[in-house]
Amino acid sequence: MTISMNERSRKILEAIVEDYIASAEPVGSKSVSCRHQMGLSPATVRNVMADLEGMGYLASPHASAGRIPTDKGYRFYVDTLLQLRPLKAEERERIERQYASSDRRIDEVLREAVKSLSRLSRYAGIVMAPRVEATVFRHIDFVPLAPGRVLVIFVSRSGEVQNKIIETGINLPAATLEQMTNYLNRVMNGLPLDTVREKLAAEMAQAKIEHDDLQQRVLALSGQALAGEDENARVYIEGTSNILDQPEFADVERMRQLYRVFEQKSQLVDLLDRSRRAHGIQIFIGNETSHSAIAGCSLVTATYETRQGTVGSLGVIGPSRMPYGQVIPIVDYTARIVSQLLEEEYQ
Amino acid sequence: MTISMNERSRKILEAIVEDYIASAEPVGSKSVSCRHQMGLSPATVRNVMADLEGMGYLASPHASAGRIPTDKGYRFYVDTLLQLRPLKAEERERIERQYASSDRRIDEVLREAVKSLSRLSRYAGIVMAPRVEATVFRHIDFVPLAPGRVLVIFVSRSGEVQNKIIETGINLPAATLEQMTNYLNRVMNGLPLDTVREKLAAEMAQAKIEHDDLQQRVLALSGQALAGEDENARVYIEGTSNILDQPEFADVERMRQLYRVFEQKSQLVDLLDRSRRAHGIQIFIGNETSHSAIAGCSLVTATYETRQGTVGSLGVIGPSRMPYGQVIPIVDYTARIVSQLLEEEYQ
DNA sequence: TTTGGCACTCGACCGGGGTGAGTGCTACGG
DNA sequence: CCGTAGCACTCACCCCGGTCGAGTGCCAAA
Repeated sequence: MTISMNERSRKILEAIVEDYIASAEPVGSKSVSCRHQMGLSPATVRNVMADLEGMGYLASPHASAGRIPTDKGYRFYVDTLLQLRPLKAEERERIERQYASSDRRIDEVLREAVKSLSRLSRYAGIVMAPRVEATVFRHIDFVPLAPGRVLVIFVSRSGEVQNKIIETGINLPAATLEQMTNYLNRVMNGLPLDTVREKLAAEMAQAKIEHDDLQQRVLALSGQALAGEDENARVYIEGTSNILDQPEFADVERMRQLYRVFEQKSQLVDLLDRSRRAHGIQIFIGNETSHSAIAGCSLVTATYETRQGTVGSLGVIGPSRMPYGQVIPIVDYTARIVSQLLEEEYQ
Repeated sequence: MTISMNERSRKILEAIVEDYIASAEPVGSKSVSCRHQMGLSPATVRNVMADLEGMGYLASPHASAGRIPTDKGYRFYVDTLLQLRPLKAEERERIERQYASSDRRIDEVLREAVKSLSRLSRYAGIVMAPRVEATVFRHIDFVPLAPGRVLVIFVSRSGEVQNKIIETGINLPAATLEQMTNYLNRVMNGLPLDTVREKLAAEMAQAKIEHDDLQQRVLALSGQALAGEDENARVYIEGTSNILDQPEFADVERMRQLYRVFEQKSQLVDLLDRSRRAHGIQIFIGNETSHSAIAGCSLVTATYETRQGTVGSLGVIGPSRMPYGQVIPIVDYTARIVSQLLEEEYQ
């Protein structure tokens, strides 16, 4: 009994993973030895499979079924066996076409991206917008809606618009607002948001010394409007019902769990955020996510970026039994396209 | 065999509907005659039930199960038998508290509403925002992002913000943009959106005569920015996973269908739009919706309105086997609160 | 008109035998 | 020593028949 991964064991593991991905059914020794004519008898294959099971790459659902890959098995497959199936030109074109109608506003682009991801992968697409903190100040505007109530609109350089209604308590004169608008737009333009915050704080201190109450108030408004949004709101999901077609989710209880996760989003935020910090393609398999509610699922993610260096992540979530070779290029290419579209903003 | 609905038949129908709502299981003659001590033997109840089945109010899933209400049965129940269970003070309070943190921006309010609906009803909440067409012009702003690319921001009087990036082709000078901003904000303020559109068209014609190409272009921009958004994007849904707890959705195929509907939204838009046109509480039961994909489901909807007279609708979607007496007051009260919050905008 | 009685229906549940895919073990041969 | 053939064994799955029980429909009596 060789407790090691020689060439033959790898080939067999590869065959099993691929068969299982294709069929969703436990694969037995015979089908491996037949379909992948490698001149080995079922009995030999069986011995190897027993070894692979011993090493934790395979598991048997029950005694007389075939084997299915474990998370560790998928991991090994993805890391060392997998060969990518690059996109055909027509597929690339199809992805690109998807964005033709979008007006390149970042949220529009991301919405198209999530649709495209789910359509192409036939799983659920997920996209996380870059954090507001990382954006650059472009424009601010105050629109008085009613006495004591002001709408503050903030525009980032990438064209993201954020707005908030703020109760001012007192009635701020339109002249003050306008003056402050001009001032802020002149001073803050092009600064990253955290710098803007610091400057605002400084200005407020200054205004306090000068006893300029109105100015101080308007500055406070701006600060409030720039407060980060709810993280969960920055996640787009689409195509969740695709996953329902997968045989592994015939069980209602699992679906229920999964949909809870989709609705809460916080676990997805966590994963996408982890992915964001590590650049490039990232793959989470099953329990590696350490979120037990999505056991049996994998995420394939990639990061995209804008010229400002702000970074978000996007990807696909589906069953671990996923054709990684196809999904990875889809995610990768989508991330590239998104980055490209968002960079064009400034050229 | 009396082919009519006398008092007794009604009582029995009521008992059956309520038992079924409570238990999700076909109800037999015995349980009716026992639990609702109305001094009738099971046999008598059976006779009545046979009549009710003949009239189409009940159906038997199979020969030796009890009866379950048909859509027609639910309809009769809702229209003539149902008694509402009004909300307790503490429940009303709980609803109101939900909105305490919201900044009363319309989309914020609606987002809270949809959460609250789903949490209270324990089904899925749905909310449709009023159509942009019905809003009133408050403010417009042009922010040049890059040469040939302008961000147009439009604010309605109720504080709704809509924005769009538009490729202008040529580089519009900042001065022209600013001038037009001031002009439009002065002229259009307070006009309903369709009037604004007409005026824009008129102005464009005028500009054309005067060969003022730049002006004409900016006006065109404004027109584009005011174009209505995608209808489907105006629907909020939340709490869909609540529905998965219902025993009638243990069947995966039905869930799948239902989730397709939630993802597409168009059928929901249709129903909410129907509801919007008819004021007040509206109830769609099962096939009455004429969308077969949501057979077995009911919608309870109500309209809300702003002072401007713009109207949207909100409600709850769940299985037809729904405690209407509880759900209706929830939906009704939520609609009132939303209307109230949106009216306060202008006081 | 209501009620008790009774035969009937039909799904749910249970247990058993057959089937077949797949395994582990062992013995044999290069 | 490694690969292979053979064989007994396991176990999910399917089909079958029987039982059970809830609920019905109908009829005759009160």
